[in-house]
Amino acid sequence: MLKKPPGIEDVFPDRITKWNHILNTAADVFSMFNYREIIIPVIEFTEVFARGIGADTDIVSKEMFTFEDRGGRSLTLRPEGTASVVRAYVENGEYNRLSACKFFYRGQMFRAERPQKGRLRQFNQFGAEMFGSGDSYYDYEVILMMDLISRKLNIKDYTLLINSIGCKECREDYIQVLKAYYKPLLGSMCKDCNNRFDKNPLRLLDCKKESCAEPKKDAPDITGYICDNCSNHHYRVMDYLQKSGVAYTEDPRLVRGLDYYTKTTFEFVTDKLGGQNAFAAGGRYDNLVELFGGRATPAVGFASGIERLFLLMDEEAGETGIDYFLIHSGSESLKVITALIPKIISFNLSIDIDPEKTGFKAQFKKANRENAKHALIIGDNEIESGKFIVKDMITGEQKIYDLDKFDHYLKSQIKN
RNA sequence: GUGACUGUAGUUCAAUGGUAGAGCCCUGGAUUGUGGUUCCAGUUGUUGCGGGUUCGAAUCCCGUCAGUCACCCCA
Repeated sequence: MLKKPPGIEDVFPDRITKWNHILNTAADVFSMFNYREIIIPVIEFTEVFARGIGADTDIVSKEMFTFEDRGGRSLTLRPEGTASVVRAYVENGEYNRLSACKFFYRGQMFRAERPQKGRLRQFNQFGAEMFGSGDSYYDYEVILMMDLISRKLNIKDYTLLINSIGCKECREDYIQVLKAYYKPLLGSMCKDCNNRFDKNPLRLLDCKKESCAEPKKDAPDITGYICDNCSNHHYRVMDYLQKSGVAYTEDPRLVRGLDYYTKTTFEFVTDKLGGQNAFAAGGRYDNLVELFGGRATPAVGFASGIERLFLLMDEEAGETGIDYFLIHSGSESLKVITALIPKIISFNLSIDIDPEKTGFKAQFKKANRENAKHALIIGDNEIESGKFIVKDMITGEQKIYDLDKFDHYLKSQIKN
């Protein structure tokens, strides 16, 4: 039997209703805030991610599906959306002249990690990005959108964590302070943290190991070290959130694994995803557009994992069934009833039929299984008498009509 | 990449080293043209794969593949 590669899922029809509900809810909220959809490629030149996300990040250094095209150029299946949207924005000369240019996207992402609960190699995200304004309002706006989406999806018991990791300048100052603090403690800390010390000192704050808990406890918080500009921005965002009733928790230890963030970072977390905890995350990235060769353009955005939202949502009621299951008694009646199908469909009514079964019992069984609202019966007896029968599959009630008034019957159904 | 656990019917799971089973699903039947509930009957297997131990392996051992969960990290 042929199998799918590890960490890749098929989404069968029984999950599609819930799946589309997530996608539609997100798209609705985005459009309420004037974010418009952009369809970005699944494949980019590897450079887009290497430069955008950061060559030293885990995503780029060990989690990308990368291959060469026939010309020997390195291509990569996108591991996230932001880098592609930025590339598209910079590359397009029309959109990058707009202020507060808003996009949203949705689609598959790929990361070559070991699959586990809430983590797949091919997974789906939706996300929103705003380009062209450094105003704290927009940080608030994207957070508000994700909060609204979470509420509309009826997700319970989540926490919004928020932090500011400062701008390029003040973050550097803080990193020096942090390294000075940690340096004498490195001996008692884990191997990973010793690596982080040089590669990405901010992540020292993120270690969950017991050996590092003690030194971490008294580490200086970034909040006291960021510049006035960043600090004001940070408090402004929190003020907006508070005044509009969006609950949040300030977490000065929240750092993110992607290099491009500046100032605001945030995560929507829950303890119901096993080893994972975030179902949405994002932040501001004021330097990324410039890094991609565009004019200096501040930006902010976020992304959310659809499979993770799916796991957090309650089971939804099953799909709604078809309108009519057509029941026949073999060859001749099958001809008659088949000829009516285009007519029924033209009234926007959905149908199904089993041409191979001729027994009524089996056909009714199938009608029931397909959740049909009605059964339309035209068998040999009906053809002989010029009638057709409609059975209401919920009440069990059955009515007989004249076959030459079939159109009239359909019209009367539409009015209901 | 590292680790732990699990692989038996379509599915969920049984089976002291001794003839591979049950529920659900599916198919058929219970006044032959009427579903759901009920009752009866029936189909379904290279026990993931390959070796080894044994008179005998689903069961024990080794390898391999797959899945799940966790770590790292992330949505």
